Amino acid sequence: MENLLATISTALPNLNKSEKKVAAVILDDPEASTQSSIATLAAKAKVSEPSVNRFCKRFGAGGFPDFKLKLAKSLVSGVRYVSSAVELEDSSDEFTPKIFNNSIHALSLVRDSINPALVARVVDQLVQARRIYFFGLGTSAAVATDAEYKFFRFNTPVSSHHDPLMQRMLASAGGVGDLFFCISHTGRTKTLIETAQLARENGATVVGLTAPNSALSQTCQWALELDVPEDTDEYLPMTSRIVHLVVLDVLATGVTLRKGEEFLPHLARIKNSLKPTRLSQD
Amino acid sequence: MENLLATISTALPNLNKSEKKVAAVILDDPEASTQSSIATLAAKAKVSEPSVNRFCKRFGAGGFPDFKLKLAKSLVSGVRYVSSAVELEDSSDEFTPKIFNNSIHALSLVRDSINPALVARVVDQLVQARRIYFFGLGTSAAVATDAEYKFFRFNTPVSSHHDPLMQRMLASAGGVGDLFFCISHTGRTKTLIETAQLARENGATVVGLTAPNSALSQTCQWALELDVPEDTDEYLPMTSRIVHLVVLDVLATGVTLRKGEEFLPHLARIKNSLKPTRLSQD
DNA sequence: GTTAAAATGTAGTTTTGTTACACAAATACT
DNA sequence: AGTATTTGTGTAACAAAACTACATTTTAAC
Repeated sequence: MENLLATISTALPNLNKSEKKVAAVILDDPEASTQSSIATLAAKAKVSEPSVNRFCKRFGAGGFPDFKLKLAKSLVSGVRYVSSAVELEDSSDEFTPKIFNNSIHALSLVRDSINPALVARVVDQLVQARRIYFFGLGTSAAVATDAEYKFFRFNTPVSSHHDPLMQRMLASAGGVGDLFFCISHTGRTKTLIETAQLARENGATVVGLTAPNSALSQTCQWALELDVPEDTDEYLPMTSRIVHLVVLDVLATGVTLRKGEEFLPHLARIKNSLKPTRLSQD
Repeated sequence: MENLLATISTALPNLNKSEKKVAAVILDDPEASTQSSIATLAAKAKVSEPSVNRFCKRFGAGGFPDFKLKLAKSLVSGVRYVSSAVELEDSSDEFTPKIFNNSIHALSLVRDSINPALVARVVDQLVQARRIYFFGLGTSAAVATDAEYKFFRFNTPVSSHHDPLMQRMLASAGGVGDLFFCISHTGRTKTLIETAQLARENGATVVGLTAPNSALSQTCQWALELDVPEDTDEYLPMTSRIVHLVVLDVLATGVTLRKGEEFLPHLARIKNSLKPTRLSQD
């Protein structure tokens, strides 16, 4: 059950006469419905109170109060309205929250579907690695760069690369102890797949951050497979890269925790090193 | 109303004895609280029903049912648990959702606080600009790169720069028609502030994506001031950069919409250009 | 130690939601 | 076409939940 409002409007055609009336009233103003009593809602819909109650139970609620609770929740859950797709006529106060909602929605989906055990395994690999390479192309190149900026803190040599030829050469030069972290939303970028293959043949550890069941994920030894709904940003890639960055945050956090408390001063030192570059905080 | 659970735990020390008991029960298992009746909750807290009722009213609810509604809403809104701070002892299934929640939380805060009118104004500037420069340092350098990868689609010449000397030279060479987009979470990076100042003196348009009331935001002509809670990622900068990226998504979307329908084929062409680099789908 | 104020609880009232049952409509079957 | 059966809907009684007014206790102040 993802979104109650969406569920109701989908089921609309299969409903009884009085159930339809109830649905109409709720869909018309869901916010108000969460505030009203079963009596007022029944009156608005011009049906009896038990009809409203039956309606609620039909949609998986224990009763009317429980239904209101679920409805209220689904109103917040990011995707405020059935579709968060940006329309050509949208003004800035319409498209702005939509873009935010899309990212929020994507993040909550991945939060609920990612496998923490696999995260732990990948963290193991990152901790053990003698050297880490982050590879990405296009939008993922910026993600790779960001990962480098994050992982350099752990004393393991790290670099990020955006040039496929360079990537290929590094993969061919790599071996046991080297970790190649390949980032690709589609998982279908040919050169990256070939590079990953090359690295594996040389005995290096290859981790992928990519789409489920993609060619890349099958090439990698460890694949973090993410189901990111990209249909919303038809023209500009947006959500996938945000999700990738957060997954890398998760991994970096995992590594930090593995290093333990005695590692924190090291991080603090790096942070403090920036102080002289800034105006004093008053 | 930001987050009911957070509000309660903040107010905790100022509460009466019985109110404290109620608060403890609710904070202990908020999910269960939304399901229970006033009687069961009162029993759990070992107080009378009216005490629970008074508690609810104290926190701005109309009564117990209304309180439950508000509580349920605040449970969905990202920050699932009172504190989403990662603990040193956290296992991967604990810290993974926390990191996601922190980003989700930050995004929803900014979604609700950003000024869409200002977004529209900045979009205006981006559309009018003859040339756009994205400047960022450190973590924001990756954000600037990402912005370049996004804005090159609009035919306006764009570039991103991470080298402060280069930034300074570009700023001094710039003038009317040039747009300098400065990204800095703290807004206190000296060189960037100086560069922004230089660009303004030369008559260029200077936009900032930064902290409220910061030195940088005061230097810029247009400042997108974001209040991002960064206290959670004490050691690794995480949330601010995600928020910045999404704001840039918003701006890019704004520009796309301004260009209108006839611009979409252009975007589609760019997207399709990548096809040959990929394996065919399935 | 007395008094006032604040906090908490008790009991009764009102509102709200649910259940059981009866009636009506629609469908299926002879 | 008429009857039986199922499905849908409403009425009314019931049960539960929440609220209010008031009494009692506790706390703090003088």
